Amino acid sequence: MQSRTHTCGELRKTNVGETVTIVGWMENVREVGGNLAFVVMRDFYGTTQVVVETEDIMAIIKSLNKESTISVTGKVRERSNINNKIPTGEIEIVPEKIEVLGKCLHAELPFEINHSRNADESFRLKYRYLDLRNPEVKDNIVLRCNVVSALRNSMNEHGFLEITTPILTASSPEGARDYLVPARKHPGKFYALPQAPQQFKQLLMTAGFDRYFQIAPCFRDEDARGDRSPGEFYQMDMEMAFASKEDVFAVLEDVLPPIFAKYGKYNIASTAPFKRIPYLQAMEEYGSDKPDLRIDLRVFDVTDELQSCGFEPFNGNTIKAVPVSNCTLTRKQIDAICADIEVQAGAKAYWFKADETGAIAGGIAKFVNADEKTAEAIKAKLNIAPNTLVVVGAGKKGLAQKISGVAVKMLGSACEGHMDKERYEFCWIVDFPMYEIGEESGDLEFCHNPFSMPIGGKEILEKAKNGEVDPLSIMADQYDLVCNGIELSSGAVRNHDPEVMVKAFEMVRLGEEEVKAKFPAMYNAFTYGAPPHAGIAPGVDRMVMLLAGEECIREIIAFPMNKNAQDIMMDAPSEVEQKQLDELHIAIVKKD
RNA sequence: GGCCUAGUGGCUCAGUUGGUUAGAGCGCCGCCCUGUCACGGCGGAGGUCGUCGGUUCGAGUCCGAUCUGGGUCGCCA
Repeated sequence: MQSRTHTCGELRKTNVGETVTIVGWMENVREVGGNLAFVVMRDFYGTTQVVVETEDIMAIIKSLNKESTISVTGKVRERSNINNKIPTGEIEIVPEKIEVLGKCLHAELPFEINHSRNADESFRLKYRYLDLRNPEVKDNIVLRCNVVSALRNSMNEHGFLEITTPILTASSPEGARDYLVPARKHPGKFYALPQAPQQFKQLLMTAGFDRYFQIAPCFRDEDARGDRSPGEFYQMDMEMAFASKEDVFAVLEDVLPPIFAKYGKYNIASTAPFKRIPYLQAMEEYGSDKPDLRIDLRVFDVTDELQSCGFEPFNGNTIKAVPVSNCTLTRKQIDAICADIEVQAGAKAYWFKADETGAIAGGIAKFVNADEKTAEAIKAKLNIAPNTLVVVGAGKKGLAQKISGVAVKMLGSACEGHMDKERYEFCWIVDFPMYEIGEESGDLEFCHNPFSMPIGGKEILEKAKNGEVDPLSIMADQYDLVCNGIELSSGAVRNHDPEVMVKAFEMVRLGEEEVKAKFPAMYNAFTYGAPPHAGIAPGVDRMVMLLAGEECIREIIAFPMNKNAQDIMMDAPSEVEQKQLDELHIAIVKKD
């Protein structure tokens, strides 16, 4: 093969007269009569027009299916009709020689390359190498590379070392379902793929590495979502020794905004410091622990005002309201939104509105208007002006909050003027409760993860033990990074003190033995002098998704699995040979 | 596992209260066209309507079951 002199994206008017060689895929052929035809060639960098004017060349072109790869050598000529829509639109190549490099044996493709995003997703995944030829699809992967590269550079500049940690490791008892790998040399035993490098990075801190990071593959055997790929995903995992929450915040507030501003679909990103919202306040005001700060709607508690208005679902329940000013939604649209809220929140949403005169009408207005006092109290509480829609949720506190949180997000995007979409709004959610009462057990349990340092340390745990402090009021020094309503990351100041660790576990009726059994390496390591440390792990896939403006995580992964954790291109998972199973001491038990 | 939704030529879809030979666009094949660029024109091939069963004189359409996608809840410390 003659090597190319130029890509398909770079020839301009200034190259006219040069003899060049370009290589690429034959994207399209436009025959316009006689021996005149135009061939569009595509490579990674762009497209270039090749003009066919002779019988010989025409014969070669006509013998090929589209998407065959060819090499074209010829002279660059200025076009008589210039196409301003493409960068190479001023020129065309008059071929002297065409070499066929790789024939496409299929006259009909599974889908049209440049419209692959309209095709059925199963086809796109099965023929992902064709799907990725579509520049729109490819560009997301390029974006991902650029973002990862920018993250690495920035973290390096901030003094962080990238250290890889084991992929074959031990199963850990808490958290998500593990992926297990049978150990050939140890019959009946298994490795687990890491759900995160959590313990390793804490051990690196204990080992004396001051600032660690890693673009880390993580494996969790849990069901997929639109924004969650099954099986595997990547985190920009980081940890800092002798550091507090403030140090972690400072690094990410420095690293992320420039990357979001440079690579994002929207080029406005919040600057440091990001807004900080305590968890309980977020739940009260936004009905969510991942509020979308682009939306200006808030949640109000109207339990006192509405509980006894006579509307049966309100009886004995917490009631939350989301008022939307200047709302022009029709009754039909409101009903549709309430139906969507019900699907997502799992409970009904109700509504009423103040009409153009300010009078309460529609939906459950009958009950709100039942007596004048209730109506006036509501108007005052929610500061209701004419043309205000109020969506209401009721239930136990958590459920009412959930309904209102879903309502905020839906109404924010559905109603004019309440959401400035074209920007990235970051916030930290801080002060998560350390403990909760388990729904099934009715006993005190860890709320999130047991690695976090309780705010107040050993003293607060002792007071709780002595009954001086309500254990439910203990906060963990833990934080989430949220952007545009998407949870990007969770992190914490870690509990590096074995004594405090044991005390924290004692609160949930576990002792030193359990701590040692669950995290033997980490517990032992901490008994040899550990630095206070803190870290976080923003999800790379979700970050790229936000930057690309995509709703589906599969759009920013080169070879994604489908919803059922299958790779239909490679046919994984698949059956293996009996010999392999025998070596691994595995017997398949068939179920009926 | 629950709920919602979809499945009709290679691809994307239409198909009315059940009623003659299941349509369109794109793609493909053939012919025509000397400046196209989403080229255009004419013609053609291509469908057991996801599968199985039922109701009916008659099912793409109605009913039941099932399979396969997608979304969502559970789950994801």
